[in-house]
Amino acid sequence: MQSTAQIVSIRARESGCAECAFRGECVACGEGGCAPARADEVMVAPKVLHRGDHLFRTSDDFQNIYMVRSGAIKTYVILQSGEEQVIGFHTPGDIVGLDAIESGGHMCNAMVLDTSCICPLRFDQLCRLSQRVPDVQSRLMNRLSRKIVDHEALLLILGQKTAEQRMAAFLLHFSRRQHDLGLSALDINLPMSRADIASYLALAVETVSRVLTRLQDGGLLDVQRNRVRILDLQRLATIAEETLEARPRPSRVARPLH
Amino acid sequence: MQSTAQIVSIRARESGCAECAFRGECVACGEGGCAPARADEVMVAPKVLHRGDHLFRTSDDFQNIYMVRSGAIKTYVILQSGEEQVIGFHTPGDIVGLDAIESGGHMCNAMVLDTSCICPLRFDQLCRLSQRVPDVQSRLMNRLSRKIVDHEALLLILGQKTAEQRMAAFLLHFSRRQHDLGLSALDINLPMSRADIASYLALAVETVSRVLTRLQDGGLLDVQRNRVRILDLQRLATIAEETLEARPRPSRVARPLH
DNA sequence: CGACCGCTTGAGAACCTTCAAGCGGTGTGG
DNA sequence: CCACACCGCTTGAAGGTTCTCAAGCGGTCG
Repeated sequence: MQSTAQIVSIRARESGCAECAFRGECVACGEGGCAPARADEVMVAPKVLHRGDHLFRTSDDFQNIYMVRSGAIKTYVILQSGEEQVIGFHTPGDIVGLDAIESGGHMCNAMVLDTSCICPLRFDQLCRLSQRVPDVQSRLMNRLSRKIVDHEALLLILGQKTAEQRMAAFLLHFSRRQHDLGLSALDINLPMSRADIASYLALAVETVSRVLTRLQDGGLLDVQRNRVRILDLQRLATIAEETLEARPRPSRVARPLH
Repeated sequence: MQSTAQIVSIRARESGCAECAFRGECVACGEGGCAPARADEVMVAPKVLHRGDHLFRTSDDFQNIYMVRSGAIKTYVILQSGEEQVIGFHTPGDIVGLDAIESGGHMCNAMVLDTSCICPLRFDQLCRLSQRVPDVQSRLMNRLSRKIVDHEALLLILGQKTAEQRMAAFLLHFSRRQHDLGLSALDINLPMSRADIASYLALAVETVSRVLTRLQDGGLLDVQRNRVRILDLQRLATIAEETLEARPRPSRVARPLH
């Protein structure tokens, strides 16, 4: 017993769960910290990956889901034309790879944008564990559900008509994300290229660039390479939220049909 | 024992699991059919709802997820401007309400487009059941994961640049869906309005109308109100898949960064 | 039968894209 | 160590697709 507990705690220490900022949110860990027995089953040693590295590629076998502890990941697919289409950006606290559960193979590529620390979690073990520990099960479900909600929020962003609105919504999303991590909500570092943003928002690179300049000229932002300072959060939010239909016009409100 | 089994089987019969076309896919049922004990815990009597009815509304308490057995549902949110933004369409075999798991409240409204038979499934019971029955757990996970994949596919559609491509992809999606249900892949009934489609695809109503006319003039479709016959599936697929960048041009293929 | 609603069609305007060129930084080879 | 090339980003001009506004058509419901 004693020796087992010791071995296990070494594993937990290796993985650095004790210092992990997302302990409370981790699907494998409980609120009170990571129970060693859990870590032992589910955890693989955390990886440090660098800009340009791939976490996984399309049709790679699905074994792990990946918790981002630091850095940034982008997921993307290659279209028939050979062009790259960015699906999402993943920052600390996010889990990558949830779209592989059903098919058993990854549906996209995951590339590291910025030196990242990634915790692989064995999905089959996670499932087994969640049979015994209701808390783990609900965390897992919650994660999956959150992903769905996030996607729906993104659909709303893409539903925004103008490029300015999409960009504003995108920046605000990052701002809130940073804030939630305890970082500045106004000083954003964008780890992805303009081309990545363009693909993600379904815009041309040139448009992204122009919109950023326009927002800067308007005194809303201070853009310097990938460093964006939000100068007028209020106005940015107004842009993001206002739809073109805000004018007096027969509003297309949802009504019961007949 | 005997009497319990009998009561239970009555419940299962009430819910009509025996004749349900989606028995094999139902999160509550196993491959061999719906185990009565399961149905008893999880199932609520199936509802029949009509055009214009709401299954749930934003911020309604989350208790059930809903399996669509027949008919069609749309989910949408109301934007600040009062305008309606359609999030998704749900046809037989789909599950609605998965986005409420994490927050405990529904994130959108669900309106019936066409007389529908809906199976409410008690989510808390489903979780409890999935603790005991691994098969149920994996079905549930798979469903959540599939939803994520579906959303990503939709993001790709919206990433498609032209209105024609989006429309083609939308129609093909419906076509495949119908085919999977054992119905005709070429004779599609669209239960939603043009405005719904427009909102969903981030286009103007007029554009949706024009694109449909254009596709009809091109001999790809035969459009009659909400009834669409696909005359040239091959060409429709070509339109949907080809990206604008298909021409010889320095391809923006994903490459390792440096 | 009339009004309303959903859909279609037309014309003009607006926004975004495309094509083209130039700038600045980084990395590499001479 | 410097120069050059490459890459990402920006900026400009022209063109195109889609949006907006407006009007008309057809079906449905009261």
